[in-house]
Amino acid sequence: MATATGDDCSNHDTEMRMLRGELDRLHEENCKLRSMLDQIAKNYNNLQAQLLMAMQKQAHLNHSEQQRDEMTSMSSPTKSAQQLMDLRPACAAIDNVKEEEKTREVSVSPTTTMEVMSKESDHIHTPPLNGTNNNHNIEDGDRASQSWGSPKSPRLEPSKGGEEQLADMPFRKARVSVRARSEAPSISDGCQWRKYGQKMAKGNPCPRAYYRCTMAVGCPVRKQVQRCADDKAILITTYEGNHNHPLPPAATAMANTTSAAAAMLLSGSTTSKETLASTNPGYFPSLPYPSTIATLSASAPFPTITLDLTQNHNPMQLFPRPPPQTSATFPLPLHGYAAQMMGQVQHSMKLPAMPMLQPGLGQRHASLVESVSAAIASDPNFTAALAAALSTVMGGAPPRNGPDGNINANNNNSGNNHFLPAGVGVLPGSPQLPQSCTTFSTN
DNA sequence: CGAGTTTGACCAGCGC
DNA sequence: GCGCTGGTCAAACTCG
Repeated sequence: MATATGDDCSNHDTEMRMLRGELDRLHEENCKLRSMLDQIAKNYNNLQAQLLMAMQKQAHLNHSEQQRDEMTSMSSPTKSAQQLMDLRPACAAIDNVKEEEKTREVSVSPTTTMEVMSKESDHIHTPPLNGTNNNHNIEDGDRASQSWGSPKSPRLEPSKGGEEQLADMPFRKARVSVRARSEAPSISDGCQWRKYGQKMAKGNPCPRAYYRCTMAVGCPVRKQVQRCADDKAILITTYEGNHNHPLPPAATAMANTTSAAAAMLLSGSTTSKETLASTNPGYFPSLPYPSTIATLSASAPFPTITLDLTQNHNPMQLFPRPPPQTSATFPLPLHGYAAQMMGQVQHSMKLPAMPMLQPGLGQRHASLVESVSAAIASDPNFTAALAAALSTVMGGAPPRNGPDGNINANNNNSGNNHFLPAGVGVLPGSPQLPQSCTTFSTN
């Protein structure tokens, strides 16, 4: 009996020792991760400050230029037109473009990818901010391709193998849906699509077409195209999946925006329902037009963000039409979309309106991403979600908020963050964060 | 002939 | 359990 008790004691001792060792190891790991997080926080703060400064500077510049233009517009029509280009979002341009809009057939073809974030803590680092398409295909292991996020998506393509069979968090998948007026049956967005099915959907006389990205073998991105039942001139395109290949430049801008939107959507779906519109009233000036473009819906089984480009105040109308020689493919001025997207959300949160800063065409991509990024970054819900996600990744470690209460992260998605350049982290710990990329082009 | 489309069949989830 | 529905497959077909 006594020996048995002694054996039990020694067993307990060894067990305790092992557990303690394990605890130490975990503690050490936790410290490492914490330091990494601190570093990320620093980077994020720096980048956010830079972004804020740049935006304020730009806003100030635009404002002063606009005032100057008002004083001199009578004598300098040429310059006025030029400024119209520079100040693309200016409301003054609305009327011009509206007329054009009536006769123009806007073929909108977004390409959206939703990225599933890796849950591995190894991926919580600051990835290179090259902002290229290469970021699409870094994480092969956790790509979301579960057939439109539907809970039922048992069959995966053979080429995908097991790498995409992570359906452990079905509710975390997001779609980006785009409504746009288009007579074209199909859309061109810089990506190549192959139709693999068509079905009659309930409640809609128009069939729904299923497309798969064929730009790369095994690319999991899919899209559904369907005409609106109410207005057949409206084409509804829904995207899901993540491109595992570089995207053409034309497909990047919208990609960035909708990626951010989708990220926002997911973060919002996991956080409170606070309204953020007044969070940073000075930070984000109000929009020159109502915010009814984008809606978020977290209705089951997956959250969906809808960009409604069919509204009269379509931001496209705010901008002069691009010159014909460049109209083959161009990214939409998504400042407006992003702003509206942030402005109106059906679901749970509102983001501050975006500044309508529109530098030159060449800078459009960057600035639009910045705008979306800024909105997301300024969103406490987003940061809360980020914190929660981080804590999840850290194995339950409490989220370490920055001095301002925001969790700070800087592109922690290990290479998939092509859409969130500076300062705006993708939910690093969010196991399935959508990375979307949408491009628009005229046909 | 290869690539893309069409279309009916199949499968799985969900609600009743 | 059964029917409905959405999503996918794959053979047949079309087109350049």
